Amino acid sequence: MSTGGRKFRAGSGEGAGRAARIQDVARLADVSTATVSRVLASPNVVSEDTRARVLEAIAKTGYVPNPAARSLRSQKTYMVLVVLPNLANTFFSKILSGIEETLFEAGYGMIIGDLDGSPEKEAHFAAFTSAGRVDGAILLNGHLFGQSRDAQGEPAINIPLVALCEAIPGANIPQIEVDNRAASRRMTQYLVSRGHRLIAYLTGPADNVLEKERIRGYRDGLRAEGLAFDPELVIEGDYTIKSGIDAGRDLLGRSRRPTAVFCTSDEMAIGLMRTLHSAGVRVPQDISVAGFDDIEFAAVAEPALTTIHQPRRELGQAAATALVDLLQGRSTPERIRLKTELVVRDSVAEPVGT
Amino acid sequence: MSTGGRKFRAGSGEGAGRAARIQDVARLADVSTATVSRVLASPNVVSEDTRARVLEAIAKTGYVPNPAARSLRSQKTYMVLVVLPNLANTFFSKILSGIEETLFEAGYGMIIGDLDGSPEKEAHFAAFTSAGRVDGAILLNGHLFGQSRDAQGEPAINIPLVALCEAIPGANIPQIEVDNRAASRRMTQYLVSRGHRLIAYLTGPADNVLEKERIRGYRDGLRAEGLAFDPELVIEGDYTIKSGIDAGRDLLGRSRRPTAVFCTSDEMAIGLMRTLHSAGVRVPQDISVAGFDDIEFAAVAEPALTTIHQPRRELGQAAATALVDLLQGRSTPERIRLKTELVVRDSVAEPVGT
DNA sequence: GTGAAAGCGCTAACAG
DNA sequence: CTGTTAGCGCTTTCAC
Repeated sequence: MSTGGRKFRAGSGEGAGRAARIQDVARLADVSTATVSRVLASPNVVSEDTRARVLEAIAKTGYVPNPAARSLRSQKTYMVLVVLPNLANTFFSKILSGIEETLFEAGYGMIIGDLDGSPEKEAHFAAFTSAGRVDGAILLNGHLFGQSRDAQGEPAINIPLVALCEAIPGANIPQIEVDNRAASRRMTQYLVSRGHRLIAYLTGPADNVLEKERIRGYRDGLRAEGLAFDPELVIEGDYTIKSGIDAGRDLLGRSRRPTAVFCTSDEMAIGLMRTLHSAGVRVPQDISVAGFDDIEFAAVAEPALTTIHQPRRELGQAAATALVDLLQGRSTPERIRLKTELVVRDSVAEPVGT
Repeated sequence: MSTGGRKFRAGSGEGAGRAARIQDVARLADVSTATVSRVLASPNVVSEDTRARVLEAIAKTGYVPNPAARSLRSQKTYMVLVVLPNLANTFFSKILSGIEETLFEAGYGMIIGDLDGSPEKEAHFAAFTSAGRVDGAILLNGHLFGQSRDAQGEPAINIPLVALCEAIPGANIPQIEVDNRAASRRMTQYLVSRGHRLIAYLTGPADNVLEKERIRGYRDGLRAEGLAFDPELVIEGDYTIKSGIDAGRDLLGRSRRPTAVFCTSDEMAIGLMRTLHSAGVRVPQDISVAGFDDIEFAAVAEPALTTIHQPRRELGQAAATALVDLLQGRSTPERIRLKTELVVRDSVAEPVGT
């Protein structure tokens, strides 16, 4: 079946079988198309009663400007591209929601580009962007498109860009993030304050920029508390539940078992706890577990997860606001840091024998 | 700071300070603009060596067609709008990922419209759609835009539409969904087969179309097993973790407590289990809990959740495929039903005293 | 304060 | 197989 056969009819049921154009409005209001355009773009420059007449005609015809024509003429699309590494990751949904909300208010639409680990898709979105299909982009993926640069060493993309969550090293664009290093240090020190001395650290993907900040914070915390950094205690993960499960197995196989594990995502922490429980190891009685992000499920995990709260919606909003400022010729800070919060729940306790 | 001041340079570093247009390519290849256009749209209609010359010129200039111009002329945008009730809901992320993937392969971009309970936003996206900014739309929100209809009773939107997950009553558009009723019935009967007689049912939002199917399935299952439907055992929720928590409190306050609770979302089931545990009620020893959806966290919940698996990525893919078929003039089935799976894990057991 | 006119960059008839 | 021509619907000088 096809739904393509319907006749188009203007919104309020008047007019013939096609969308109203600026001409139709102009004719009805007895003005030129230029005036109609003005009423929409800069109402104050049109006399009051002309404006009223035009507005009435617009309502009557159900006129909606054709965006392609407008865009062709004005070289603006009122669209923003949001590039992210993995749409399926639940961590992003609230951030996206914050972005969408803010963009919407500013009159911009949001196009999503899911990289999904495919260089081909990345190239596509780079082309997409340089083809002028969007006015700006928010990058959550930690690097610039294809890093293609022209002879002058300037990126070929010449629209405003904003980096969100993952800083882009060497890129001269505004960055919105949380202080990963400080947050990570804070959690590490909290763990020590609860009596832990052997604290394992479950990382995100090795090449991840923000991960480097976090592990630095972990080392900061250790050092501040007079503890040595032990590479043996660092387990590599990738933020997913599955890598938490795997890390649990790794841990269970060890003879010298840490008393606490600091996971840099809640997903990993939850997966880890699961493996531990299945093996009869209790959290937090036998081993403490801490997370990072404070996703919705952290509070209802069993036990409720002690973690670092990231203001995800606010991060999205801040990035969108920064981009809109840029798009409208305003300036925006080079770096915006949002505050994290240590959320103490039940997954961390004193180690046995303390 | 502003990043707007960069000069634009064509991809490969050649040419002056502006993007190449079709004219530039035509001149360089010594053909007309029409031929360049043909090389891009229907290469086989152009002679081999002209094509080669044009392709070379395209590469040399770094030409990328201007989408606004193309769109204005051809009345196509190669964009699809995806409307959903709540972007922040993690249930949607994998579906979106499936949609994006399929759309991308077909050469379409994905614009996200998050309704977020706002009628104003809904109106916006309706206008957006009728303004021709997208070629088609996938609706996950269970109803048509603003249900504005013109004099003839036809919807004002005349582009292909596809309904995903939530059927749209009375709408004559293809529908992609799972068999909610059968799945719900199956779970109910499974619960009965494990010895349960008093099975509570935790619903989604009351006005939700798909919810009506599910509760029907629950009643089917009860009836098939010779059990009476008891409205007292129906608790109203809204798919969120929070409503699961609330339902738990409700249940704890009851004197006649059911031995099992069938929740129509995993989020609610997880929230519910949390409340139960906090009150010292064990799952599944004291009460069994079943979910719906099989989100990632279901498998690592404590206890691991028995639930109905929905093929979320496949749902997204199927909807996108159906829409693309429509957009390209092919036909598509009126209704596509994807199979669900009963996933037995640890949250359901025999009731005590059986 | 308003109108006329010139395109924005592309595609699709229509000729040849 | 290829070129010429005429717009798609809008915004924006430039006159008045």
